[in-house]
Formats: sequence, structure tokens, C-alpha cells
Amino acid sequence: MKRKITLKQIARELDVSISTVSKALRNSAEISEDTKQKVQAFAKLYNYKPNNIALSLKNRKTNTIGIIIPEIVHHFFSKVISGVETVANKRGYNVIIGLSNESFSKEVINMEMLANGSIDGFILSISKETLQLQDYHHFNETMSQGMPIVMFDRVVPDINCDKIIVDDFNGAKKAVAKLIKNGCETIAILTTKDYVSVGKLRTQGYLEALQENDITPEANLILKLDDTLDYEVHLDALETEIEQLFKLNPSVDGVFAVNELYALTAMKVARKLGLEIPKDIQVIGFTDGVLSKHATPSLTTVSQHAQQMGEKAAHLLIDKLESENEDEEEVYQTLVIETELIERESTK
Amino acid sequence: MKRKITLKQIARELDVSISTVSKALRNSAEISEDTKQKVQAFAKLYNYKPNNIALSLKNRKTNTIGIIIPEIVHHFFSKVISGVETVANKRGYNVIIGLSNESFSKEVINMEMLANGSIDGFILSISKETLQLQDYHHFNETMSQGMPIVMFDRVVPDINCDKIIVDDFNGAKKAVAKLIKNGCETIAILTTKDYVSVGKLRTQGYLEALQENDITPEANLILKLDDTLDYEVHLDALETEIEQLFKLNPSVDGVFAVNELYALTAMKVARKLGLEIPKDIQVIGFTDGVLSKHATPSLTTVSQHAQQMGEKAAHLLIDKLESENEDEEEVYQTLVIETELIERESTK
DNA sequence: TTGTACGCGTTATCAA
DNA sequence: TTGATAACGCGTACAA
Repeated sequence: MKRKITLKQIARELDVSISTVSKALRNSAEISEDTKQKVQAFAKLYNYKPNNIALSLKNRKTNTIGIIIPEIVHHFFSKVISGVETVANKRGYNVIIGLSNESFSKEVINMEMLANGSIDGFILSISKETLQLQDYHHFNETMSQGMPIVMFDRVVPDINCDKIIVDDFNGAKKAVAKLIKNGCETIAILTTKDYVSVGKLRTQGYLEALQENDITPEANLILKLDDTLDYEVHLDALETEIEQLFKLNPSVDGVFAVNELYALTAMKVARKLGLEIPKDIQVIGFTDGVLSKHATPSLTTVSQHAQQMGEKAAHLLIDKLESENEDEEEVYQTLVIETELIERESTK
Repeated sequence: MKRKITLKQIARELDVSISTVSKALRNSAEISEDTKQKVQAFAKLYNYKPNNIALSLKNRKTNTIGIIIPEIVHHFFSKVISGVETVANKRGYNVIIGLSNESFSKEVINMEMLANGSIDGFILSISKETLQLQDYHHFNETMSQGMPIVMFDRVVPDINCDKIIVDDFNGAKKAVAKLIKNGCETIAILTTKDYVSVGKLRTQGYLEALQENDITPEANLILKLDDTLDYEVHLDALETEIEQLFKLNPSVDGVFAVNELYALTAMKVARKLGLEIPKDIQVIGFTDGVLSKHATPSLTTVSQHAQQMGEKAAHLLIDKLESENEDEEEVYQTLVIETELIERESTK
């Protein structure tokens, strides 16, 4: 088991100095052809590769991006990672991941770990608990140490940094408008509590669409689900809530759900109550994941272009990392990714 | 924008030496209470944290695990990552990810990048292209440099390292036996070409179950799908192939599919042909992902305990990293994770 | 009790 | 054309 070879070892073997080896390998004009040949051949033979850690220390640059997300077993987030990874690799960066598991303390700990030299900058989406607590000190501290942050999807106005967001408002509005155009007259929304920023925005889009079409919103058609509950586990609870909504409002002929799971569950409950989709009731979800595509009937959804979000986030961060403007006024941008309505079988 | 503070700066500010600061912070008995207090207070004020990169270089240990997987937008793999991450964090390690995208060259490049000092060891699952080419030199080279590898799920006997595998053979066998017990007489299998090790093993399990029940396998009930094709994209092609199978063999009353997508597509085609599930035809899949759970009807599947695989892989790797036996005979183990049949609505 | 020197692997600067 | 030295940030053996 031979350890990785270093400059020092090569130098010793060839009986030259370390700096000669270093220069020879970088093809410096200072070094004679002879020596270069000799050194390069030897290095190749022993498969020399410079040690990244040493380079990081010397250059005070790790060429690594840290990404903190609430949950990886989730189509949207893994798609974003995939986008980040693609761009990062192409531009010579590695990606290191931290999972907050929707927990404030894990988010803080993870960020601290990575911020101590392991990475050059963060791409992250805020955990639900952090959103609830509204404690953002760790983000501000990190940035004040000169480490840039790009936030995506779940963001808050309170924090001054680059952001990539989905046009949740218009996405929702388009979806609901579509339902109305398709003839729906009583449209319910399945959404989250308001502290989840995207849930709130989607709810606003829903209301706006109704208003533009002179439909008066009804409080009992708006179901704000408490998603601190893990509905993957408490699926029954979710079904019960939705079933009640349907029973209390038998005239519902359209449902807009702010995520896939709510939409699928709505379809399931509807079928259970003997309703046909899309004949009796039409459904549109948000987030174009595998579930929507392979559901039966397949689900019309608002696609967020998650991959693209990841790619843009990576570009934004790397651009910032590689721009020289140490002093220049910090100017932060917010990129808005437009949504796309993907029509499938759950609408007419 | 204040950069992170270092020992050197603290030393300068307090007018003591660097090593005094270092020792004071580690609460060394060598240092007087007075100095300790002073230093620790100052460090706390400026939120001093040692630089990971410097520590890595010094200790020749990064406390980071590299994980290389073919694809992250995939329930199974992201679940494994989640498992790895949980254990890694608990034991003081970070996780850095590389995606091979099922490509041999990306796998090689990614591994080389990470192997140059960025990580202490690998957890990986082999890409399809690598399996096809049967070129495993990069694994062997990495290991010969003293960097341990733990492989999971997609493994090959040719490589000598720790492995975590699913009991694909018995999982498949149990599933098919279940179909037989449920009264199926003509059972088809939707599988992959044989170079995918797990596909091959699951096919063998299928055959074994038939044999034990005195059923003669029929070649035209075994559909080996070429999964170099990305069926997420070419879903139509997949449907066509399965539809042909059904049409050519109208007596089929049971289907065993080696992954979720095949299983779901089989259900879809069956319904299209007017068959009722599970009355006319029963279906079991492999891999317990979101699709199976939320399909209609929900899919009976063989669960692989992906999270657990990740956890065990992480423990295995870290144990090896932290064991002192530099010299000791390398002894590699292969852990087999038992599968579990999760019964849902697609079987009687 | 405190400080000096060294090494981890690299590169850049300057001297020989 | 080559080599010695310093520096990146840290911890530790050893000297003061």
C-alpha cells in the first residue's frame, strides 16, 4: 500500500530540490529541458497529483461549494443538487452536502462545520424550523465573514444575499386560471401554513386568479395544512382533512394543491368518494416530480425547473467567488425562474 | 467584512505567542489560568474556530467521506445518501458527493478529483457504463493508495473491498413465491440485461422460485429490457415492449418487475388492456420508493432498506478509517441487507 | 508558564 | 538553471 506521492519524495528520488520539481511539473521556462523531462516522466510514472488540501490552504480557496438543504429524499431538492453539481464540476468545483433535516439547530451546526475553511460559499434552502423561528443570525454571521450565500426556493426578504426563486405567485395564478378556463366554478386550495414562504405566495396567486375572474374566495375552500407533521408518515391524517373538505363542500369541481403529495392525496380521496377525474373534478399540483408524471391519472402540474435553479445558483455563486471586487459595493440579485404548466390527464 | 480570525491574529492582539493561544484554547495545564481566561474570552468574542483545511493538512485526515453514485435524482440513491449523512455527521464527518451520471469517464474523473486529498475514503455504487466495460482499474488504484472503498448495491466480485449488498436473489424469490402462493400460474418478469448485477440476481431469484414450485420457465415471459435507454424519457418504448409481452402471452396473471418504473408501467399497460389489478393480474416491484407507495393501486414491493444500507456503509467505512491496523491483514467483509416484502394493493 | 521550531504539501519570491 | 526560504493555519515536542 503505497501512499500518494508528494513533491518532496520526487525531489529526494531524483536528487533535486522540491522547488525544482514543482517548477518542472508546471513547465516553467526556468527549468532546463533535461530536468523537466526527467521530472515529468517520473511524476507520470508514479501518477503524481497535487494534494488538494495543501493547495486549498495555500490559496485560501477550496474550490468546493457547500449546499445545505432540508431534505435530500425529495425530488425537487435532489434535482437542484444535480443542477448545482453539473455546473460546479464543469467549472472545477466540488460539492459538499449538509442536510438540515428541517431542523434549525442542524442547519446551524452544519453551516458552522463547513464554514470553517471547508468551502468557499453556500447554496442553501432554509429549513422550516428556521422559517418558523425567524432566527437568521447564522446566515448573517457567515456572510459577514466574507462567505457568500446563494439562497434558493425558500428565502426571506430579511436577508441580504443572492436569491433564486420560483415565480410561485404567477405559477399558482396560471394554474388556477387554467382550472377556471376549464370550467371549474368551485376551486379549493390545499396549501401550507403561511410561514412557509412558498406556500403563502402560492395561496396569494390562487386568490389573485379568483379575483381576476370575479370569483369570491371562500374561507372553507382554503385548507392550510400544518406541514410540521410529516405527512409521508401521517398520510391518514392528510386524507381525513381533505375528505372533510370535500364532504363539507360537495360543489368543489377543481383543486389546486401546492405540492405533489397533497394533489395525489386529493385525487385518491376524490376517487374514494366516487368522483371521476377530470370529469367531475380537476386537479393541478405544484412541483413536477416523478409522482405527478407516473400517477394515474397523470397529474397536471406547475413545473419549477429545479435543475435549472440549481444550475443558476451555482453560476451565481461561482461568479461571485471568482469576481475580484473585494471592495466593490455588494450588489445582490434575485433571479426569478418562471414556471411552466405541464398539462396531463388530471385536467380537461 | 472581517475574515475569519486565526490563532496568529489572536496571538498578535494579546501579545503572546501562537502556541500559547493554541494551548490556552485547548485548556492545556501548561498555561496559567489568567492567560487561559484572557485568550478564551477573546476567542469567544471573535468566534474563533480552527480552520478545517489546516487541520486536515496537519493530521493528514480530512474527516470527509466521498460518495460517488450514478444518479442523485433517484429515491434509492438519495435515501442511501441520507443514511450515510446521518451516521457521518454523528461521527464527525462531512459528506462530499460526486455524480457519475452512469458514465465511466465521469466516475473516473470524479474519483480522481476527490482522491487527491479531499477525502478519507469512498462509499460508491458502480455506474452502468463501468459495469459494461468491466474496467475497474480506478477502484484498484484508489485502494492501492491506501484509500478505503465501501461499495453498495451495484458491486462486482472482481474487486476486493468492503461491500454492502441487498439480498436481491432472495428478495426476488420471496416476491415470486408470494405471487405463486396467491394463485398466479403464468408469471412474467420485467428485468434488465444481465450486466447489471442486481438485475441478474433478481432474475435468478425469479427462476429459483419457479423451479421450487415446479413451474417451467418460459423464455418469452422473461423480458430483458435494455436500460441504457433512459426510460424516463423513452417511456413509450417501454410501454410498447410490455404491451407486446402481454398480448403475446394473454395468460399472464402475475408480473414481477425489478424496479418501480417497470412495475408501474406494467400496471398502466395492463389497465389499458382492460385487466383489473389485482383481480386479473397481480404485480410486485422491487425498490420501495415513493412511486410504489402513492401509485394507484399502491404497489406491493420488495423494500431494500436503502437508508439502512447507507448507515451501514458509513459505519463500515469510518470503522476502517479509525482502526489503527495499518499493517494488519486487510480483511474485507460483505454485508447482506435482507429485503422485506411490503404488501399493498397490487397483490391479493 | 511561555515561546521556538518543525512539519503537513504546495507555490512564489528571491538568492545563488 | 537551480535551490533555499517563507507562507498558508494548526498542534506539539522541546527549549527557555
